[in-house]
Amino acid sequence: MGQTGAVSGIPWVLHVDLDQFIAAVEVLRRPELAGKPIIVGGRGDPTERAVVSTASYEARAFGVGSGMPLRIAARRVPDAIILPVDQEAYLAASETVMATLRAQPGATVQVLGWDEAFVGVTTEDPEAFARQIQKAVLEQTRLHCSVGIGDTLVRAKNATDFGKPAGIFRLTKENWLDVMGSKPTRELWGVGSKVSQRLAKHHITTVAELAACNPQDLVPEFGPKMGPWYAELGRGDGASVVDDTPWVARGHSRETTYQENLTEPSQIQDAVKELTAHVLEDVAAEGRPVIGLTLKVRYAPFLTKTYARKIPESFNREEVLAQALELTGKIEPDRPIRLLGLRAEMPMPEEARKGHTPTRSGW
DNA sequence: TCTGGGGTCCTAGGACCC
DNA sequence: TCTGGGGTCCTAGGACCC
Repeated sequence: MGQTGAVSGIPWVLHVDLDQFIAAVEVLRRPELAGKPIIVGGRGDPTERAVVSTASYEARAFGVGSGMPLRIAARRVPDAIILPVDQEAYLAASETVMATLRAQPGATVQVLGWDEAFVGVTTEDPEAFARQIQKAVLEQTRLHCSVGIGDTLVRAKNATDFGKPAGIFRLTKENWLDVMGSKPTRELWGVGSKVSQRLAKHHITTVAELAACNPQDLVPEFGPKMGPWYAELGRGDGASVVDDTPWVARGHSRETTYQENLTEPSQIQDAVKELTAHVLEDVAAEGRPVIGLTLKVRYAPFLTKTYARKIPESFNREEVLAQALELTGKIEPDRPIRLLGLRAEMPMPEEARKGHTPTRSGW
């Protein structure tokens, strides 16, 4: 039946998600913080322009969550421990977690972010495999994780929420509608606030209603690709193969929100030079050329514009910098700027995996 | 309340060519 | 003089995720 060796059972998708990952890593090196309301964001200074990266469960009880302005979060949680973001520490912990997953016999691992991954495995007992993963991760990193089990990537991903914290939950074609049917569409992975509102205009507010709709009916509203794709999401259908092809970045970008708005042309030139240098470091580290640039400008109080151009393929820093500075000519004069960003696009090899997040038709 | 930083993909519209 | 279609490339903007 197409099986080889000792592998038996059926293919399953597991979604492994570390519990309050960033806060948990901070507690590992400062155990006295355990059980306290921890907020990690920016440089750890709540008077600055910054947002929350992660809040511990104790801080979330005050209504604080990621994406919230740090200033507001600090106001809401009187005794909050506010810490700066330490990317190196989280990356190191992440690499240990992912290595632990890859070391599981028969596992195919597709990394989604610092703190989560899909694991594909063929087994008769996915719950036992999930428990084995939790035990191994805990032993190797002292971190707890939750595991969603599914017959598609979407169902596994959605299952994880029901397992938190430190639990396991299985979501398949059989129980998908029973469990998810009455939930708002917003809870689906890939449906945000905008799309859920547009769906509501068509009297689709729940997952069950989305699952029951005719995919073609969504084409006028969302286009030929996205319309049918949202209908598929509602059913929990889609890909079920975990793809461990190494991911290749399409580009690299850097952006900075300035604590004080930029107003002088010379400030803007200096800022773009600095951004370009940082972006080119990331690009050069891969030994790939630049083929396009996008300058992002957030004018105060809060209007974002982008200016893009293709450029002749180049490995040369001065050439790319000249192109970036030319893009600054599109910046509207006499308007204060609160953010500048620069993205460099790189050519893609043919065989590269599409998309590292499954939020679009990449899989 | 006032909104970071790093990514991905899709859509619309205009220019240009045949 | 007024006018087809189809295709590709490019830019700008939008939406989503961690």
